Amino acid sequence: MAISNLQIANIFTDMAALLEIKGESVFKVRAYQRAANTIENLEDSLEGLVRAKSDLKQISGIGKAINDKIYEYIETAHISAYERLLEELPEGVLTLMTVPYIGPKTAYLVATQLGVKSLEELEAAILDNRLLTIDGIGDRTCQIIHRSLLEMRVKDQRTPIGEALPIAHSIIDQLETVCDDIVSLHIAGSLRRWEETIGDIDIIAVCRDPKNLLKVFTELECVSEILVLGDKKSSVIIDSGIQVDLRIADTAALGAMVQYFTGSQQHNIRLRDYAKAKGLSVNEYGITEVSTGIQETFADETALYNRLGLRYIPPELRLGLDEVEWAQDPIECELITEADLLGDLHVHTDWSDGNDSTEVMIETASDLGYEYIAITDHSAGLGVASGLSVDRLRDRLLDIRKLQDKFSIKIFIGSEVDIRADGTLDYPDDLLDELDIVVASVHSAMGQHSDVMTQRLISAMNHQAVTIVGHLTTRIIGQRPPVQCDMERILEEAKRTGTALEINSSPERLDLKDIHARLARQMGVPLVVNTDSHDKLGFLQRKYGIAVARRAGCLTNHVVNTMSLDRFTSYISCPKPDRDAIFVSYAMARNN
DNA sequence: GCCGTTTTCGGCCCGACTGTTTTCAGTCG
Repeated sequence: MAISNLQIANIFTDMAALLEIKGESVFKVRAYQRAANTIENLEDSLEGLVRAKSDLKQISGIGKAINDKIYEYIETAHISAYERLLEELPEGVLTLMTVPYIGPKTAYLVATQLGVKSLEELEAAILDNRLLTIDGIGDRTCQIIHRSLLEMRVKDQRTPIGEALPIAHSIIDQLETVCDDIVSLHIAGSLRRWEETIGDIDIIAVCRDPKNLLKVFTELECVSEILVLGDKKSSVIIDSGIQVDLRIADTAALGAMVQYFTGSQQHNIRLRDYAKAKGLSVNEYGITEVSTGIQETFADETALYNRLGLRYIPPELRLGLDEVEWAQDPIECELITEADLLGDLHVHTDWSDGNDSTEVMIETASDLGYEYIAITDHSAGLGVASGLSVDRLRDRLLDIRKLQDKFSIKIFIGSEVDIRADGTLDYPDDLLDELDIVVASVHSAMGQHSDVMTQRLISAMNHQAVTIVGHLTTRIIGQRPPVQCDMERILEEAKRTGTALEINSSPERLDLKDIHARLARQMGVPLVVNTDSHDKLGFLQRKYGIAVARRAGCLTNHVVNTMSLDRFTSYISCPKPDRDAIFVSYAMARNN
């Protein structure tokens, strides 16, 4: 069984917690946390690196000790130091620490003094008041822990971005309605970094009457519980179970506040570390020259980063990895934006499982300023989605060709063709040849063994007619796990065959995910940002796909559907695999 | 445990809020 980077990252996260409970140096704890963060965001598989006998110490944040532990785990499936820690410390401490407001100290006391090992036992201890016997825990803390525990049962800890973003905008609208003194409101935190799931919603406010705003915030109708109400911040839980934090900032110092609360925490640690080496200290109010104690404030983030000798770092890249080094390079490079997209190559209509007519979908794409669109209804095999039979698709070709006369936007005729369990496609070759665009996707037999699934996807990519592989891992965030496959081999094969890979913008999919898209970009694999729209509102979801591309570090030239119509037409007209040369020359031209 | 424009040793981001308190530890981000 393959060992994933996430498994290893989770062990180091646990080790950090255990070391913290044990009372080890906070710096040692932080070293393990940092290593876990790095590993979680690493594109290459550690298992592959170890099998190739690579020196992991080349990776920033991994030194000799952690290098050796990774080797030990991949070679023996154990880390003895980790197992010793687990034996040394009372059973259940890690479980207890998963409850908000139970940190290492509390977890240790509860486990040792009360013998609590599970969340069920914790609840029992709360209900019969034994928790109150722990030093430092009073009525209020006990209540908050109890609520957190109940909350954990009904809800995953993190909320998909597609749910969180509309909620954040709704809260901002409500605040602007009920409070006249607001100067501006800003989304920060993981939401601004466009993480695929969100821990809590962070909002920063500039307001003429902060005290009143914080009070009004806690009194919004959607607020179900007030966690914190201070002079500078307030935290509440809203009815959907999400925590929302509101922070107050001054206009003149807004840049530092937004920077700080956008995070990530690891990014801020790296940034402050970097600043410190220059004799500067960064906090959420500004930058202080350590030698003089004089603080400068910044109205916007760009000024703050520039003061440190860095380019502006887009929030999507603030992962606590190598972005600070990246920003020292003086050459500006703009990440891709929504406005760069000139076409959408994966769109459904009411001919299959879409809700809007072909005309409406084309009109909407045209209104967005696109130069081209591909209509790609499902193939026959997908019965549940009213996939088109061979005959219906042939009718469809005639139908769409007629429509072209009514629109100036170029309409490509395509299909989202099922990749069958054996890797063959769901339409005969002669019909596929008639299509301009083929998005090949897996919709069935998702539980196949990794080797079988990898071969299945590779077979599809080797088909001359396949333009794009759609939502490659088929995951639904929080609901359906990704298929098992050898991502590196698939990316190599995509490059070799001249097959583009989709970043599916649907917020429940976001597939490819950011780290795979980043690896694809690094390997020179052509990427496409599609919405997979099933109605006209679906096009608006492109912002989520663009966010994934940005998190992957994509510039315009890494994404095929930013090509002009002429160039794109020559791209798809060119037979595979020679087509890749057109993509490469596009990438080079844009880079210059 | 990691790391080096001050360093192979001695540093390591920084602040808000709360509870149970009388000056601060714990937790969070």
